[in-house]
Amino acid sequence: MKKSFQEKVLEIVGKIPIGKVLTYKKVAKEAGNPKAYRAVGNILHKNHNLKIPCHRVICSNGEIGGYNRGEKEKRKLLTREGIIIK
DNA sequence: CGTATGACGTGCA
DNA sequence: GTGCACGCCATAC
Repeated sequence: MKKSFQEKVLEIVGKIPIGKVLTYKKVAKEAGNPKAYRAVGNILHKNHNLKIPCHRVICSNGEIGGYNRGEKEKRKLLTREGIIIK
């Protein structure tokens, strides 16, 4: 059974260690399609699985991007892990 | 199958 | 540095 792009993305994001952040493009590349960063954001947006540290996924320009619980919460979580966002 | 959407990225003015 | 437009892919309907 082939894992859907979503499964790959969720697995990759779920493997992100603390203190480390990946960009949507990087995750998409790891998932198999470096150009699917659009789908990555779409998947994470639809994904309501709190078990996935999706807050460790940020834009390539250093922006937070977004978060289901609010961008403020995401920035707080990242800062709490030692990752300073703009 | 075609259209619409989305937490992006890049290029250009 | 900022703002706008286009392209890109996967998913949902």
